[in-house]
Amino acid sequence: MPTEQMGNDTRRAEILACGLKVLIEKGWRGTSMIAVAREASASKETLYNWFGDKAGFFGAMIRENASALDRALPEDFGAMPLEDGLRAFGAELLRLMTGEASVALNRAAIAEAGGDPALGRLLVAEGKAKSLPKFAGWLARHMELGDPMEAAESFVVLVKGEVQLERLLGVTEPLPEAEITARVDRAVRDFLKLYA
Amino acid sequence: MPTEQMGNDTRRAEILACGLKVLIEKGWRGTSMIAVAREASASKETLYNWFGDKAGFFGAMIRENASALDRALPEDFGAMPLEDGLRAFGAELLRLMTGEASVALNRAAIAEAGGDPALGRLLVAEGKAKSLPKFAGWLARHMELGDPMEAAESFVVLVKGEVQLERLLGVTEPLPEAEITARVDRAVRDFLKLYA
DNA sequence: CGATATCCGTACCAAACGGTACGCCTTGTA
DNA sequence: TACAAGGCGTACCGTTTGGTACGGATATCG
Repeated sequence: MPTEQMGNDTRRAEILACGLKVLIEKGWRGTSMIAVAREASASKETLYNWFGDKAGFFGAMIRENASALDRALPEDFGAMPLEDGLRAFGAELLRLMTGEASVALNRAAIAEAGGDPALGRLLVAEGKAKSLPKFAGWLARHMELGDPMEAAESFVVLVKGEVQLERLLGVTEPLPEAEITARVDRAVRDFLKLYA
Repeated sequence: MPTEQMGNDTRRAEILACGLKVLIEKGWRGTSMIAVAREASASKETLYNWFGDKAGFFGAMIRENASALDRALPEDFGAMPLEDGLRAFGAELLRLMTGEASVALNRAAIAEAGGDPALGRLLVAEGKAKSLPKFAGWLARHMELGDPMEAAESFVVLVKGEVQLERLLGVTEPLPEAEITARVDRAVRDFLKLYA
C-alpha cells in the first residue's frame, strides 16, 4: 500500500474500490463494514467519519460507479451513424449491466429495497435516469421518432432481454464477448424493424 | 431426515402464507424465523422441524408460489386464437411479475445470490423454466416460427420491459390495471410486427 | 383412562452485526 | 523540533440472528 502522499480523494476512491471488491467476492451479506475496513487497511472509524453510515457508504459506491456507461462509450459516439451507434451503445450497455460490478451493486440495492428503497432510487437516478435521455436524444437526431424515450427504452429492453435478471439471480455467468455481439446484432435488427 | 411428512396440509400452507406476508411487509432483512413463527402463531422449533433451515423454508415458499402463472391463466387458454392468447398470457404474466409476492420472492433470491445461488436457481427452475416452454409450444401451434423459444422470450421481454427491474429496485409501485393493458397492447403489436 | 406424539411458548446459546471510544503512531506545518 | 490533526488498530457495547433445548398444553389412539 503506497505511502507517498495520496490526496484524500485518491484514498477515498481506493476505499470505495475495496468496498466494491468485497461486495463482488462476498456478496451483500458478507460485506460488513469491518470486512471493507480490513480489505482497505483502514479503520472502521474512518469509514464512519467519511461516509456516515453503511447506507452512506453504499451510496458513495453507487455514485462512483454510476457514470461507467458514459465513460465506456467511445469518444466519437455522438458522430456515429445510426447502426454503428446502436451497436456501440448496445454492446457497452450489455457489457456493463452483466458485469460483476453492476450486478453486485444492483443486488445490494434490491436486497435493501424492501425496507428502504433509497439505494434503489439512487441507483436509478444516477444511472439510467441520466444516460437514457442522452441516448434518446441521440436517437432522435438519427431517425424520426414520435416518442424517443419510448424507443430508447425499447432498444435497451431488446438488448438486455432476460440476461440481466438471470445474472442478478445467479443462474448465469458473465457473458462471453461472442454472445454480447450476437445479442446486440439481434436487438439492432429487431429495433430497426420496429422503428425504421 | 426430519420426516417432512404431511401432518396438517393446510397448516403447512398457512405457515407458508404467513412467511410470504412477513416477507412482503418487512422485506428480506426483516424476515427472521422468529418473525415468521410469531405471525403464524407457531414455534421456531416447528419451522425447523418442517423445513430444515431458513433456506429450506424459503425454498418451500418459492415452490408454493411458482405455479401461480399456470393457475392464473384462463382454463380455455389453449384454445384461444393468437392475439387473444397473447393478450391473456401477457396480462397475467405482467400482473404476476410486478405483484407483491413475486417481487418479494425475487428480492430474497437475489439478496442471497451473491453467496449461494441455490434459491435463484430454484426460482428459475420452478417458474420460468416450466412456463416458458409451454408458452413456446402454444406459440408454435398458432404461428410459423423458426425458433419458438426465442420468440417466446422476446414476447416476455417486450411485455415486462424495465418494469420488473424497477419494481425490484423499489422505484415503482404495483401497476394499475390500465397500465397493464396498455403495456400488453404495445407488446402484442410489436411482437406481431416482428414475427408475424 | 392412560400412553404417546405433536406443537406452542419461552428461554437460551454462540456468533456476527453496526456503531462508538480510545490509545498509538504517522504525517504536515511552522 | 515541537505541536496539531487525523488515520490505524483494537477493544468494547447493545442488539439481533439462526438454531437448539426444555416444560406444559393438547390431541390422538389403544
